[in-house]
This record gives sequence, C-alpha cells and structure tokens, in this order.
Amino acid sequence: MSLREKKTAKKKADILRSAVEVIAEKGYHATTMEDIAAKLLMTKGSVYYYFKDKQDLLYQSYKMLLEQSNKMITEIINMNLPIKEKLEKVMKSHIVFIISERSSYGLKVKPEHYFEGEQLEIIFGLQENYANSFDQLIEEGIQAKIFSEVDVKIVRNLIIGAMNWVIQWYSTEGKKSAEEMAEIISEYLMKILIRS
Amino acid sequence: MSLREKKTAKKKADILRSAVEVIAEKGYHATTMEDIAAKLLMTKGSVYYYFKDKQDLLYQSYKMLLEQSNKMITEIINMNLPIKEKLEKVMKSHIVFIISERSSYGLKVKPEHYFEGEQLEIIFGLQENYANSFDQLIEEGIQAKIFSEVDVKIVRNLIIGAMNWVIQWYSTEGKKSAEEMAEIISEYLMKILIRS
Amino acid sequence: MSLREKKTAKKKADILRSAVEVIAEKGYHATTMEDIAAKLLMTKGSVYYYFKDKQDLLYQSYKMLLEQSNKMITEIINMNLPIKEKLEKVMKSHIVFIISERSSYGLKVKPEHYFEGEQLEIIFGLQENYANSFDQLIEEGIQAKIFSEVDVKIVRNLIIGAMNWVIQWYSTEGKKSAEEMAEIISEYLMKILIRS
Amino acid sequence: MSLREKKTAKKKADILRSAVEVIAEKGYHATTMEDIAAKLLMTKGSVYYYFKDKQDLLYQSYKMLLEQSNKMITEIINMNLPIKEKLEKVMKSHIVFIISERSSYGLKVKPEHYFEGEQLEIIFGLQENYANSFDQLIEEGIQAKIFSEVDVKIVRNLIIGAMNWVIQWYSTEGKKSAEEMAEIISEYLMKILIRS
DNA sequence: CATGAATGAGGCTTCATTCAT
DNA sequence: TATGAATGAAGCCTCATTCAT
Repeated sequence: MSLREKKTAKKKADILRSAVEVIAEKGYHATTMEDIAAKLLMTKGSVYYYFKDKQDLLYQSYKMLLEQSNKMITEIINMNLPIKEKLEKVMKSHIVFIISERSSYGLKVKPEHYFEGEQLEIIFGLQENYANSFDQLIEEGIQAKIFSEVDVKIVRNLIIGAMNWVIQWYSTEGKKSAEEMAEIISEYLMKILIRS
Repeated sequence: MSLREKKTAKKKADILRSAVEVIAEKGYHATTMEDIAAKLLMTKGSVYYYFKDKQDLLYQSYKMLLEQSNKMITEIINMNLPIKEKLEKVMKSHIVFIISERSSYGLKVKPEHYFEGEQLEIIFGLQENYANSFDQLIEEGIQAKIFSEVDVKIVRNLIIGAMNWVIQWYSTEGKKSAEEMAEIISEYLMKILIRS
Repeated sequence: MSLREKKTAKKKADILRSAVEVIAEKGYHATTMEDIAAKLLMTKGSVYYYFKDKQDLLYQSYKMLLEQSNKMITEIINMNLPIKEKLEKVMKSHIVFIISERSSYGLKVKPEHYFEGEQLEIIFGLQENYANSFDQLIEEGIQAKIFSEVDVKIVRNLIIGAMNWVIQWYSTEGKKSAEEMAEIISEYLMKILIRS
Repeated sequence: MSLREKKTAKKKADILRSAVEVIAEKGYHATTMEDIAAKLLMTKGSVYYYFKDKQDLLYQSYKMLLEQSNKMITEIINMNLPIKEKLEKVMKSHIVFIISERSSYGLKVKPEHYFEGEQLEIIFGLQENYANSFDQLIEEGIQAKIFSEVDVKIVRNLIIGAMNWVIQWYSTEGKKSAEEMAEIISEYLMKILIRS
C-alpha cells in the first residue's frame, strides 16, 4: 500500500468512525452528511470523494462494526479457556464495545430496511456469523453440562437484547466504569444459563 | 360524551395506532405523514385535523403506549398473587404487548432527542413510574427471600432490554404464539432473579 | 324584506365588518377564513354560506368601505358650506373613518392584484368617484381663488396618502382623540392648498 | 475580501434586490420564494443557500432599505446648505428612492407583525433614527424662524406618509420623470412647513 | 483533492374550499 | 342554516447529491 493509499484509507476510517458516532447518536435519517463532515472539519463535498453516497457510508460503518464484533468473538472462541469464562469474556467485550463506540445502532436496526441485494446478504451473513458463534458457545456449555438445556436461539437473543439495551441506560457519568458494569452484567446474564 | 365526540376519539385512536405501527416499523424520521395516513386510507390533510403536527403524533403515541404499560403493571401489582407469579405476569404481559402492538419503539428511543419541556417531563415521569413499579416487584421478591440480592436497577434494565429486543427477532410466522413465547422468555429471565 | 332576509343581511354585514377588521390588521393573505369566523364565534363553514369565497369577502368588504367613503364625501359636497370648510370636513371624516375602522387597507392595496373583470371595474369606478369628488372640491377652491393653483391630481394624492398613512402611526392610547387628531391634521394639510 | 467572497456578497445583494421588488409589488405573504428566485433565474434551493428562510430575507431586505435611507439622510444633514434646501433634498431623495426601488414596502408595514426580539429592536432603531433625523431638520427650520411652529412629529408623519404613498399612484409611463415629480412634490409638501 | 455553489426531489404544514349530516 | 370533517393544492424548507473551479 502506497503512502497515498494509506492516507486515503486513514481518511476513510476517520469518516466511518465519525459516521458511526453520529448515526448511533441520532439515527440514520436524522443524521445529515453535514453532521458527519462537520465533526471532522470537512465539507460535505469531501465526504463524497471517499464514499459513493450516504447509504454507502451506512453500509460500510455497519459492516465495520459487525466485522469487529466477529473478529472479537472468533478470537475468544479460539482461546484456551473454560467455556464459562469464554462466554463471559464475549459478553464483557460486547458490552464494553457497545459502550465505547456508543453504538450498536447497526444492531438496533432492521437491515432489510436499509440494505438490499448483495449488501443485505453480506450484512445478514455477518450477523448470522456472530449469532452462530454465540450459539456455538452456548451449545458447548450445554454439552459440557455446565449450562442447562435451554432453547439456544431464544436465550442468545435474550442475552444480546439485554446487552444491546445497555446503551439506553448506562451513563458514563455514573460510578461504575464500562468494565465494571460489563463484569456485573455478564455475571447476571450468566444465571440464565448456569445449572442450578 | 356525545356520539360525535366518540367518533372523533375513535378516529384519533385509530391514527395513533397506525402511527405507532409505522413508526415502530420504520422509525420516526423514516416515517412520513403520508405513510401514516395511507394506512388508514386517509389523506395527509385529515391527519392534521386531529393532530397538530408530526411531533405531536409521536408524543401522543408514545404517551399512550406508556400509559397502557403503566396501567397494566399497576393492575398486576394490585393482584393478590405470590410475588414470583406477579413478576412473571408482568413480563408476559410486557412481551405480548410489544408483539401485538408491533412496537415498543417508544421504549427504544431516547426521549431527550424527541421531546422537550413539559412533554419530556411527562414522558420521563411515565417511564420512571413503570421502572419504579418493576423495581418494587423485584424488591418485594428480594425481601421475601425468593429472589437473590441483586442490584435492582441493573437487573430491571437487563430484563426490560431483553424483552424489548424481542420485536427484533420474534416472527409471527414462527411456530410459537406470542403467549407461548412470552411464557418461555419470562421463565428464562426469571432465572436471573431466583435464588439457586 | 322579510325577517329572514333581514337576518341574513345582518349576518352578512357582521361578517364583512369582522373581515374588514382582521384584513386591515393582518393583510389579506395573512388572514385566514378561520380568523374571520372565529371573531364572530362562527365556524369557517358558516361563512361560506354567506360568501362565495375568500375573494368575494375581500371584494365586498372593500366595496363597502369605498361606498361608505363615497357616501360621506357626497353628503359633504352637498352641504351648504364654504369650500374650505367642506374640504376640511372631508379630510376629518376620512381620518376619523380610517382610525375607527382601523383600516383603509383597501386603499393601500393595488386592486389589480386582487380583482379582475367586472369586480375590478366596479372598484376602480368607486375609487375614481372618490378621487373625482376630492378633485372637484379642490378645483372649486381654486376657482374661488381660495386655494392656490396646484396640480390637482398630485395634491389630491399627497393629501390622501398623508391621511391613509395615519393608521401607521396614530395610537389610540395617546393623548389626542381621533377627532382632535383629525382636526390638527386637516389644518396642516390645508396649508398645501391655501393661498399665502 | 476575496474574489469568492465578493461574488457571494454580490449574489446576496442581487437576491435582496429581487426580493425587495417582488415583495414591494405583491406584499410579503403573496410573494413566494419561487417568485423571488425565478426573477433571478435561480431555483428556490439556491436562495436558501444564502438566506436562512423567507423571514430572514424580509428582514435583511427591510434592513437594507432602512440603512440606505439613513445613510442618505445623514449625508444630507451634514451638507453645508440652508435648512430649507436640506429638507427639500431629503424629500426629493426619499421620493426618487422609493420610485426607483419600486418599494418602500418596508415602510408601509407594521414591523411588529413581521419581526420580534432583536430583529424588531434593530428595525425600530433604524426607523427611529430616520424619524429623528427628519425631526431634527424640521426643528432646525423652526428655530431659524423659517418654518412655522408645527407639531414636529405629526408633520413629519404626514410628510413621510404622503411620500411613501407615491408608489401607489406614480406611473413610470407618465410624462414626468421621477426627479421632476420629486421636485414638484417636495415643493407642495414644503408648504406645510413654510411660514406664510 | 477540496470546496463553494447549485439543484431538485421529497417531506411537513397550512388553508381555502367542499360536503354530508 | 350550521358545523365537523375531509381534501388537495400550494408553499416552505431540508438535504442528498452533483459539479465546476
């Protein structure tokens, strides 16, 4: 990658990060290209040099978020840890990620409304991959007789829902840090799974 | 209330219900007045006969949802039932309500972004009331030594989050009815609270 | 005229008066049918029983004002008074009329923009009649060697302009009554005409 | 000021001038953004690039007119001329200005209906400044025993009213040029003041 | 590359007008 | 007669997008 390419890539990443933040805060439709550009002291026009259109920006932001989540969960799955600790680690990472990025917006949205064709397939694929990884961990725990025999998909959805909701109520001004909160939450959620 | 007044009230309620559905489906900003009106075979203009503006429509829809939720939870609280059953009943009602209204959108939104002044206070008040009622049930269970000694607010938020998320994944075309699903979910979520 | 017809006529007159007031205050386009009706505790719908449309209301109001002005000036012309006193009387009446009706709006407007065809001709006719009457008085004064030999049309326009403008600055809360103010103004304006 | 800034300033001025003309012709409410833009072969959208909204356009047009008037009257006041000639010059300039700009609409309007807050204060300030300058000239003439001892404010209002009214009746297609007409009018109006 | 400017489609809102009751 | 409701045209305004410089 040449210097120029690197610069371009960096700029693209900057814009994506800015977009993620603003869209997460205000929602896709309420966010204007102006908003995204202004945050980077750019003009609207410049953003169009790097991204085809607003929809493209949304797609790439969302994709980036999902890829990061998938990367994270894959790494943890491949660690050499007891299943319970693995799942806890995933939950904690998920929560900290949501809080730090102040988003998960991608996850709150019905992708069918925003994407179509190939884009939609890719997004679905990434979401499915994450869900499957999650399910895999739950199933592993069940087989190890550490988790009780729950309906995997339902429980996965409950846990993800509870976690994604955190952004609605967690305040960075409160007493607990994101890590502490993630610790507490994952412990509570684990109760749904642990055999009693 | 005269016949005419009743008709007007009904129409208003119809519009609110339509608005709730569409906004829940597409989000506030992506929803047009046209969408809301078309669903009722009305014209945009007519909607303005009943509601001041789009914002007013959002406010009244949201308020209606919250009031219904509060009514529901209050009724259950006043029933003569064991605490565990009360909380389960609340959860089941919450889930069935969300699925049937195809919304909870109100609940997924940061009210500060959409309301201000007196409206915001009223909305906050209603939300707080619901949260407090929920907390009250949890605390009662803790005192009765039936629930374990959790952080009430955090657990409440987790449970509500998990439930509100249902709309993201539950499909009315699946095998389970809303009631069955609510039954299963409340059982799982109860595990967070029950002493082991 | 039957009782019913009388009632109708009265109602029409009421509406016209209301319309005159509101339109004078806010201007034709800024005035809504609602405004006019509300002032009489009526509904918009009712107004349409008496007047074809908004334009008709404007036309008839304007016509009424002009007819009243013409009636007034004709009456004064036919009085047995010295010419100077006649013209003063006309000016005072004009001013008091404007202040009391809080209008003259008709007069501030270019009729070509609001009327066409027969309506426009009638309005022009009434305006012309008023102007001619005014001119007639001025000419009479000139012939009597009491007024100096001015360009009649120009002076008439200046005087009418100065008078119509009164509504812009006269405050009913000030010290002087409409009549006192009319007295003072007509004295000043007379100076344009009086031989020195 | 860079070239680009100059261009922008020019465009803004163009739009203001266009707005002044159309609003003077049809009135604020009857004027559409389309009208204003079309006159300059622009699209509505472009106008919004330069002005926040229609109200802003009105405010800035009106302000510009008043500022020009104030500049004019101040310059004349500072000239070294007999008081009578000064006042005549002011009147003639006022009239020519009104005719050439085809407006004075600003001056025919009650600012309270269109502006509020700071805008209203600024407009009132500019109007007051003009009125005060006018009064100052009249008072100077009175003290010099050249004008008779009139009520300054009333006479000022009469003169301004008579002048602003000119736009209602002066036709550019008539025999007299704007300058000639201004000459004649100022002579007539001066009679209100001159001692006899 | 970046930006100021321009555009046009689309959404919100108002309001004159109509009409069934 | 009177009115509550409904309608649709028209006007304001925003904003994604394009383009010349």
